[in-house]
Amino acid sequence: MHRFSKKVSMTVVKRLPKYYQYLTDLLLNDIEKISSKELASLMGLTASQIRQDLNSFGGYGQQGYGYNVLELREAIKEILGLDSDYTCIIIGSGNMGHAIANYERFKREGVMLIGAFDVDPLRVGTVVGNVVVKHMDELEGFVKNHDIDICILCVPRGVGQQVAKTVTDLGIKGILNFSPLDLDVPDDVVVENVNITDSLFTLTYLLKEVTDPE
Amino acid sequence: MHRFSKKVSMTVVKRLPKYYQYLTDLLLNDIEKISSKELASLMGLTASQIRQDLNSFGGYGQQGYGYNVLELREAIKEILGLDSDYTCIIIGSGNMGHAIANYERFKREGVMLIGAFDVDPLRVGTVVGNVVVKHMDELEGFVKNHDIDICILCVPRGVGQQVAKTVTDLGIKGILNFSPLDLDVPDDVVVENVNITDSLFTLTYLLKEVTDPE
DNA sequence: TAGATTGTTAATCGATTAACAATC
DNA sequence: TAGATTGTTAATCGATTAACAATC
Repeated sequence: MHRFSKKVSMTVVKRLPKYYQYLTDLLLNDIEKISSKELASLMGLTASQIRQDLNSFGGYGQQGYGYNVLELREAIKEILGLDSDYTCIIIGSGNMGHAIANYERFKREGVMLIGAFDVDPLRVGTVVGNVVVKHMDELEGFVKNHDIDICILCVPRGVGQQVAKTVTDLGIKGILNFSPLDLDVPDDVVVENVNITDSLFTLTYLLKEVTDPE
Repeated sequence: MHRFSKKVSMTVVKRLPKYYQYLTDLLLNDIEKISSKELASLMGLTASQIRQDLNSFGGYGQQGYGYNVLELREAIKEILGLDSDYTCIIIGSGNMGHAIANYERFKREGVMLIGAFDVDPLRVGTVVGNVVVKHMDELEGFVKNHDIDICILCVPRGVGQQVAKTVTDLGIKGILNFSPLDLDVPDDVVVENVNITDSLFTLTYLLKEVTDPE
């Protein structure tokens, strides 16, 4: 059982949240143990893949038995960094900002919304999630006083890069980016893109594939 | 120059919307031609990768010159199926439903929102995008009368699978799924998932990587 | 024509699958 | 113990990179 992982590939990382979700569901259904084979059929992966994936982090299973759901879930929770709490702010309090602010799951996993910002005077002062929207002018002061881990970016495409520069200059290291553009950020900043336009276009492509006679 | 493509891998398909986006931007900046090398540095890919990708669809380039931006963009637009129009409905008119309904880009690319549905009586009758929210009871009749291409699913996790079954039973072949669960659908239905929770957890993982001393 | 850059083949790299010894 | 299932190595498959002849 090796403790320390060689560099884990992005392919594996992207599957971790799925493992976490499925294990959480199993736990809620009082399932105590699961084999790589069972989990594979549940998740649409192969048993080999699962054993390879999990073993890149450590030996969480037991020969002849399988994996203990509770233990494995805890391990993946920790790997995902969900044993810590995070502070976050939302920039852009339009519908997308509101949608995200109301995701109960974020808070439940320790990601706390503590601020929201917008340039639109009509939105400043309104409530999003459980915070009052402040004007962007107050961003700098706020970030300097609060040690923010994550910025959830929900601004229009046209201003996305500029806002990203502002927040990274202020020292924020993580961006969950809903603005439909690729951000240029320093090396020590991580960005996770949620590009809805790209998803729609992937769908229209696939739709052609299943619909057309070809 | 071969016209008909062997099966294109999902890896390539997922890059197509990005090509489309970058080419659209280039066109707006009046750039007429681009080489694989230039496009690669713009998009963060390699020139080889780009030439391989584009060649799986056909020979769009010209030796010694590069690619004509307008022509290549048109080609990819067509490959993505964006030369056709699509009708779509939104199910679930919460904040996420509203956010999507207001994406101007969808309409601009020919994806027309023609209906929205919700179970909440307080939401029925309100306006989302440019349509009035109907009760879910009216879904069946509506879909039977309108030939819907795409369902944008913005309902809570708990009812996602059930609603997915309803719409696929009604013959809808494409689902853009914002509900944070994996849907089980027939083989001739395509689903594109936008799983915001998964994205957040990927971000917390990456955040640990850049922040920790290790 | 000479220079540039594609299309395409071959080489490399990485991810998935298969197989099985280790072991609970 | 015998059966089951992991951890891990080896084989296969697929995607990326490199290289270069074709050609604009």
